Amino acid sequence: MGTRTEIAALDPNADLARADSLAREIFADIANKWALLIIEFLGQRTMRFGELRDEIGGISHKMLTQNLRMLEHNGLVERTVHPTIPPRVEYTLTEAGDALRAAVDGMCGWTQKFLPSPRSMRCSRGFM
Amino acid sequence: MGTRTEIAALDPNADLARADSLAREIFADIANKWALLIIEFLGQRTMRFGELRDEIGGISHKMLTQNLRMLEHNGLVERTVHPTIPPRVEYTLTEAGDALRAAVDGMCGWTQKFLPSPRSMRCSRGFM
DNA sequence: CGGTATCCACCATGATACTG
DNA sequence: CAGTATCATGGTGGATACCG
Repeated sequence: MGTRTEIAALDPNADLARADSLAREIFADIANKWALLIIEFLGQRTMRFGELRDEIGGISHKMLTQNLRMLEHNGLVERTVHPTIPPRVEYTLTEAGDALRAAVDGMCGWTQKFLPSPRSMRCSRGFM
Repeated sequence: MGTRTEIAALDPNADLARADSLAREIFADIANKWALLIIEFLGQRTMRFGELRDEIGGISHKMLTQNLRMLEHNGLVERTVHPTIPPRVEYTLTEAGDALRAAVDGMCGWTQKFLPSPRSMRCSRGFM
């Protein structure tokens, strides 16, 4: 990453100067459309893998799995396996995940006001 | 994107059924780390191209140009050229852009509470 | 200084197939 | 139904060079 000398200048605490590195990594993780969409949809209710896939629409099996794993790893989503046959796996937002969803809702709400299109995303209620 | 027949099936109103398509495109545009970071940093103040580049840190010349163009195209950022030598180009958030920044701030605030790291991103005040 | 164009490596993504 | 693995490929993004 490039130099950011102004930071050291602004912040007397050198430790804090580059503290954002980890935050940025996670930020980069969740700052992609699938992750945000997943969080948004899971905010409605707990869902099974297949439900989530159908609701979101257009996401591949692979991407869904991958993003869910990442979100789980970052503590935003909880995964519950019911060892039945066929298997039943449910996903739900953790407290942290739900807090993030609230923030994401802000972005969705924003689209309703400012999107230069006749219609905007509908979030939290409806399918989006 | 793949077919999304399930939506038409779920929603009785065919018009609304696919209304999200444009919104999703724009959502997909801004749901990437560079766009969000740019919006966040521009929220602090109007900046020149180079300033923005330095402040954000780690963004390539190309990505910054590309994202700024996209944001301008979507009406979130305004570009002002001062035809001096050397050229001076300033970027500032539009009203819509600032509204989005407010939403993004929510995400930043979230990191302070829930990030599983000792430190979180600092936004809107400070550098992030 | 800011913008554009070109080249290229790499990774993210989708499709497919197989397992439990 | 849910997950994993593999493969091909198209796009993303970095580096570089040159223009105004």
